[in-house]
Amino acid sequence: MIAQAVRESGSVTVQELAELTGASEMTIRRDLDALAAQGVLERVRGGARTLLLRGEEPPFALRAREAVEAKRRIAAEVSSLIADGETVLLDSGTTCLEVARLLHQRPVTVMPLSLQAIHMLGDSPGPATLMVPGGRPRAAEGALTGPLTLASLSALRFDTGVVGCCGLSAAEGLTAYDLDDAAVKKASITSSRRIIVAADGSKLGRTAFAYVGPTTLLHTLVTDTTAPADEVAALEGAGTVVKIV
Amino acid sequence: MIAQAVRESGSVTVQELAELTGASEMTIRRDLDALAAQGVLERVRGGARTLLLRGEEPPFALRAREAVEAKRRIAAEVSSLIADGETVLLDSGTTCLEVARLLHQRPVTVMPLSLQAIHMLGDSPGPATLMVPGGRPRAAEGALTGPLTLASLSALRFDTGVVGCCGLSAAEGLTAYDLDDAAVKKASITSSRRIIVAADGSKLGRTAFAYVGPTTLLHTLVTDTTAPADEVAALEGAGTVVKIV
DNA sequence: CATAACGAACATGCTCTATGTTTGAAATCT
DNA sequence: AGATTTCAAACATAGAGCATGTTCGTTATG
Repeated sequence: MIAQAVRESGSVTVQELAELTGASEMTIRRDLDALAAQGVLERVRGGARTLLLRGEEPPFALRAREAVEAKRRIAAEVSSLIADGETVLLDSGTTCLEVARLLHQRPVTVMPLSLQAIHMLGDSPGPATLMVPGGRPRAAEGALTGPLTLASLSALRFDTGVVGCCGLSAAEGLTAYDLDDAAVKKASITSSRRIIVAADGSKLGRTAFAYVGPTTLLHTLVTDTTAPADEVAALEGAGTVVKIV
Repeated sequence: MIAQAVRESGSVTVQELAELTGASEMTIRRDLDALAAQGVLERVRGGARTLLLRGEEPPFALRAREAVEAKRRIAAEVSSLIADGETVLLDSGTTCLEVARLLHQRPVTVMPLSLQAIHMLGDSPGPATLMVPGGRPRAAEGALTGPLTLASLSALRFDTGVVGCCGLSAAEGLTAYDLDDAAVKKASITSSRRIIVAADGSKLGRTAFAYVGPTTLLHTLVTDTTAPADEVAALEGAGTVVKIV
């Protein structure tokens, strides 16, 4: 409730939240501190403020709470496109984290590009084989980037690359918010025989700062029903198979 | 208590453990299942059996419970030898995991060679900067090995390398149980300007299967008071600084 | 300087987990 | 095959731990 209130109003006071939730102000303060520590919002005296400014990328902890159902469905579809025994390269991002959860139960070899996914696949033994790429983790997201990551990618070839994105349009191609991220995605595409893009509908038709490549490099797009029809049509026209779940 | 009983007797029945601990047999069974899942012991009908056979390396989950106090002290000493701002290469193993815990609070750059240490340094943001090496994690230990690991190491140079070992003697040098591990340790030593060996006293004078290198490559050894005096003297004679904590 | 916000400390109620018991099923031994 | 032991599921219960709320002293802010 707090996260939603902050997202909608942009800024709320402790009193407002106490009234809204029926909890005491002390509890609200404690919850705000916890949410601030998770990077969901920013604490200010008397209340809290959203971290969402201008065209910036929303923080990871915030995105992880949005559209969870859609992400799950997309992840399930992506997983079903992957055959047993494949070697899979798995991008960073919340949707790909869901894919990691599913692939953990499958006899495949996975190299994830985020710390979170490494944890998921490495903590408990499962049928999946884990490969770790090198790199420098970027902030809360845990996305691995940098020369070590690029070197790890260039040394290997994968059957399938599952990539997320911040923006995807037929006209402007695949884009990311971060330059380093974009470089990793570029290398991922180069090192994978087949590319599956996992992106919920909100990413379609959007363009972010860093250019990764044209949509002609992408073999399959898995998205949800909120995807704009014109973009879907344009992508299919450009030769990408689109699966809507 | 259960882990200790199994370690000492090699094999115990559910009844014996129930008597020993005062708990019911059902509780013992549940605990045995949990310990077996953690890899501490092996479940057999009617009781449990140790996993420790012949000259094999004890399983990670078992080693993690032994000599925790000594490991902590050794880790504290190792940490004190490292200056703020250094780049540190951190080997796999339980002692080095303790070092990771301490370095997390320090403004240093750390590249750990085990999944466990990556988790420790990557989960919560701290003053330490994390670098992740590539590699394939080996079983429960989470030690990263293989060509990707070696490539990551050869691409970098560290101020200090903290290495663990399975055996260390002035006569036979530094040894490990696993060939791949030994290769990583060799590369670690090559890529680090200064080498600190963290090894409790039980490792001294022991020799394991895979040879890593002579003790002349090692600058400092941190061990505990259980280290045999003759080995310590021999190592100091060979030019290694020995710190006993 | 006054007021609001905060944080620490303590009390309380709740939830969740660990434990124990029972019972029927499964495995082992004779 | 029959007898006996071991096991696992189901349920009841006690305890620990956590979230919450209150109070009060401290700290920021206008």
